[in-house]
Amino acid sequence: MARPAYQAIKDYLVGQIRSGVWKEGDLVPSENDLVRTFGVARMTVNRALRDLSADQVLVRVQGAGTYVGPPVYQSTLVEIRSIADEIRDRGHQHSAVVLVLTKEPDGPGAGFRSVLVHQEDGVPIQVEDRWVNPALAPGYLDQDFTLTTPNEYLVRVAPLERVEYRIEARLPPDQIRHALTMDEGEPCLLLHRRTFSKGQAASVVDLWHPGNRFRFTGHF
Amino acid sequence: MARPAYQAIKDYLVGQIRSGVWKEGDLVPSENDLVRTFGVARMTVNRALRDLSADQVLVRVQGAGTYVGPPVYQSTLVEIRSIADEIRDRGHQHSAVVLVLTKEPDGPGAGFRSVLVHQEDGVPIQVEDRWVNPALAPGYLDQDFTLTTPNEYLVRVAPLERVEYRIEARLPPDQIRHALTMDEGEPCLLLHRRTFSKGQAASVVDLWHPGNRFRFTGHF
DNA sequence: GAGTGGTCTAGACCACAGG
DNA sequence: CTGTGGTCTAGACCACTCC
Repeated sequence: MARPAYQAIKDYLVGQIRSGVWKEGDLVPSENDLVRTFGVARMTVNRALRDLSADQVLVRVQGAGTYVGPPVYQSTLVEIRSIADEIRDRGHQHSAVVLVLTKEPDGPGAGFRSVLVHQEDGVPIQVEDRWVNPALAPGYLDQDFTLTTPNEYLVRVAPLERVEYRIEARLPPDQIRHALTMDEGEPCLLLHRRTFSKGQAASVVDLWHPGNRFRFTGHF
Repeated sequence: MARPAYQAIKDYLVGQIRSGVWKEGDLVPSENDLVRTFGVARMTVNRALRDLSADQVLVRVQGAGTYVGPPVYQSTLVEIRSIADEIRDRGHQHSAVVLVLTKEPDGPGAGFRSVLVHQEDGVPIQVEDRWVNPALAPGYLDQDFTLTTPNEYLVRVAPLERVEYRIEARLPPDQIRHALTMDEGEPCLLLHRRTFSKGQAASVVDLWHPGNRFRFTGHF
């Protein structure tokens, strides 16, 4: 089985949303519709819809139908996840612009530094200002971060041992505000995170998000 | 169907882990074991295990088995903890002012409502705007919330089953801003949280915090 | 080879929403 | 009432791991 049927159905649904055929609040085909379209059992369709509902891509109402969910940018705190993955899971296009990628001189703060802007369908959604320990990721500067996010690279080369984070609401510096194309006076949701690997600090990052189109969510 | 079978299985598994009977890395019963134990179809067991795997509570390896995952646990952020406790733990004085404590009329949103301001050494640090399900906490209105926080009362009378939360950076409404003695234009850190108990929504709360003197922190 | 999880089927009954 | 999603069954075949 190359690609499971339920995954094909998910891809189809996400594709319809990504391409703009279905918009927020639209009623999507019912389970029985999709059963006929794809020629599978209802349980298979149900799994696809339930998965996307858990991802908040769709909203299901018993007795009424399944709708396209609101385009809420979200993230989870309990897992270090690539923002690129999250955006793609929501059926949108991720892209990144590298603003800074340098080696900071010796002294306190010595190490690699990168500043990126992550975009969802071309709309800036996160500014990532990162310091990286050269001892743990010596090849950091040679990566193409428009293809692989720093996070994806780091979890690969430096297995995560411990994470500390801090969340604040802050008015952004002008530079950040402009990079996120935010109006003056709009607050940012700032996630400051330090990761440790092999007993050393691996990376310290400030993630700035526009408060009016980003939130962290979770459950337990 | 009071509680779905798959939920009962999830509760059982989570209970074994929370209570320490099973520890990280332990092999949990196979699907066929659980089928026999609970007397349900394998698909039902599969759903329970797949759900917990998606939540990173379990790790599944095809051909090998299902294991208890690493303790990806809620931190102070999502932990339902009394703000009074947190303040006292920091060695400061907690006090609360009750602004609203009423029974909302019938219709959507019917139930109890309370609005409190929590203070740390007399400085307002959190506005708590809460809706409570009367069926789960009938004695809610009779409590003295200057002595016991709503949260402390609720976890006592309605055992926590599930929590959903959302964190945003927002400019506060004027009322909230004044209650927190914040300057105009200062952002708030807003934690929106819904708790469930005995299969029902127990409480929905908006917790507003001044961005310049409050942050969520945690680690794992 | 025996046991595991991954997926799928073709039915079924139920609760709920809407006209 | 019809149509929707929510759940469940009792099988099945497959890919994989481990012995």
